Amino acid sequence: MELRHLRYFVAVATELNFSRAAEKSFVAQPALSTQIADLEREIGTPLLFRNKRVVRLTAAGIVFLKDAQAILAAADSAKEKALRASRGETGELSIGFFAAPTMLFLPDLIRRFRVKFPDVTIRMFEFTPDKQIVALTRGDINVAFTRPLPPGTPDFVVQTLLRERLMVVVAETHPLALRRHVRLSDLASERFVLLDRPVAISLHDQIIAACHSAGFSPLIANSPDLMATVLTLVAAEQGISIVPEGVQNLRSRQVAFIPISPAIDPIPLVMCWNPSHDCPPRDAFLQLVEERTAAIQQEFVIRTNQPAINNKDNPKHNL
Amino acid sequence: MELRHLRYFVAVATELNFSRAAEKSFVAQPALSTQIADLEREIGTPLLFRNKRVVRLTAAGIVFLKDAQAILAAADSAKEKALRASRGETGELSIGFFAAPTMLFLPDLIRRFRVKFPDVTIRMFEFTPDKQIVALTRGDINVAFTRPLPPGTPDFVVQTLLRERLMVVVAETHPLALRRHVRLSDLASERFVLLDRPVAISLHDQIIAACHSAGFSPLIANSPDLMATVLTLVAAEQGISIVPEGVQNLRSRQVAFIPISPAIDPIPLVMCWNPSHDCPPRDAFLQLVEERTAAIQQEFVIRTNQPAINNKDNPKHNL
DNA sequence: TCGCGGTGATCGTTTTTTCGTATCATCCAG
DNA sequence: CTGGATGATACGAAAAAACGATCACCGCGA
Repeated sequence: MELRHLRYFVAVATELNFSRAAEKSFVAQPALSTQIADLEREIGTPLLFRNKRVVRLTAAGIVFLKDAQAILAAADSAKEKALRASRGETGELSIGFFAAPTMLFLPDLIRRFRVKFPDVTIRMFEFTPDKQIVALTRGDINVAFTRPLPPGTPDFVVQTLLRERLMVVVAETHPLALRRHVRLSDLASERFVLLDRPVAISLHDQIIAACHSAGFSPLIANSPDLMATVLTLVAAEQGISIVPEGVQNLRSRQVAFIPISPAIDPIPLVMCWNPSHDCPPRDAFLQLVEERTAAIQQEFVIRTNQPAINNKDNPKHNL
Repeated sequence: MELRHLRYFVAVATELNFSRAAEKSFVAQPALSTQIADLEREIGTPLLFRNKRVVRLTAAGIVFLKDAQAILAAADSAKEKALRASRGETGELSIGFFAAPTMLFLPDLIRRFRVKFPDVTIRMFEFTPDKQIVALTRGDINVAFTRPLPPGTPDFVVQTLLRERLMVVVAETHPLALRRHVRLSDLASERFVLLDRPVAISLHDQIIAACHSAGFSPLIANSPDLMATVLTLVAAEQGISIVPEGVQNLRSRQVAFIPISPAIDPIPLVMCWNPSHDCPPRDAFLQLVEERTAAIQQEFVIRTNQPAINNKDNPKHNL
């Protein structure tokens, strides 16, 4: 039995006339007769009663007609569903991110994606950069917003979205708090609170390297693994820190962010995915990001240079 | 797209190996390759990712596999369902009957039918004989237990199930009540309560004809259209009646049934259906009746000659 | 009563599709 | 670097479907 048999049968069953059904099916009438006969022989019972004058459905034909129509509809729908899946219009998209810099644009990005792809189930996972690589490798997430990967990680595609300047952050009460900018060498004798290295290797290494270039090796007083903790400790006068500018969005009370002059290399925020993993919703998302990259970068610059006064709708995030 | 494509795709998708899938499908491997390629071309997207080393499903392939399997299963099920319908194992069977004689065997018949054909929905309709012909013509019922059809009714198949002797029925208080048998001519001066002619033409005409043969024309005092009413009127001494022996099952109190001697022609109980109407459950039912005819007749004779003492589970029926 | 129009089935042929064999290109493993 | 396994391709063969012509049947109307 093939779908052709069902198509022909439905045509005859709805027309109750072989010749008209043949016309409607764009075949000659004898073709229909033989195909219907073959179908009946395969099923093992007549589906149509023909009487040289009238054609009508047998009891078996009535129940088979319903099923045949349902099957044909299901076949069409299956094609359509597969195509939609291939275009990324259905399925699931799991996004890994970490909060400080992404909170400026990711919510808007997700919102736009939902509008274009309402049938994609989006899942968000907040991970520290090291955990994102693991999740990406395991396939737990399809795309990650993270820091540059340490060398030696599997061959993921890494695309830089924007670059964050590094800033000094001190307690409001600190002598440097009111400075318009500081030189890195001004910090040589300070105690540092830095994110624990394994959590964000590239950030950590870049800060250390910059300090060395400035002629000192920073005294690390504390290494928390959440950025929120870093700010808390700085506010508590346990030391100063160097953080990406996006961190200003986490909390602007009780601490002061001061540009470094001359500036040290900005640290990239990257988007990263596994190209050998097939995930059309991800590709659709990537294309959306592609289109929005300029807007994202612009928005980031504007909003980090004018830290939000009204912090109440910025949920507190770690890192 | 044909079911063949789905079958091949499911084979490849479950084996994830063209050669093995080809073996399992009893075709050569190149046939599979081309058919899958055709399918993908028709749908408009690859369903399988092939890499000279591995075959795996794309996102589209995953959703299509589910649908393909469902469609194939539905196709098999449709064939099976049609065949069952053609064998009368599913569907509906509407039976017309009238109570007096059928209550002796019809419940048992229905019970046996239900055991063999549990998926057939049985509907019972109690009609007077005249209404049964109408219902049969309209297709409201598929088979009728009724009296012989008046000449000129459409070409239904009529099969005599059994023949009922006619008996005189009188009030317990009537002078004839204790007679072992009566001659028809003994009733010449009696007032008669007979079923209204349109309700059961053949019965009525046969009684009238018998009376004429016995040399009198019965004085009809009352013509109710329910047999139960006939008995009630007889019990109320409004007249006597002549009824088929099966009527004894309706009620045996306050009236006496007396055989007629010499007997007049018994009146047939017939089973009747429209052969040009396709109804496999009916055919299955007819076959069951065929098998049970001897038993039905035997049971009828036994139970009418020994009217039930315990009447409480015999619901009161009309006619 | 006799065509005549319309029906579905059948027959022989043609066309299309599918299938099989042989072969190729590629890749991994030993 | 070669042998084995994989899926794709080429092409002729086989099978299937479709076609055109025709048949057999039926009912209707002239």
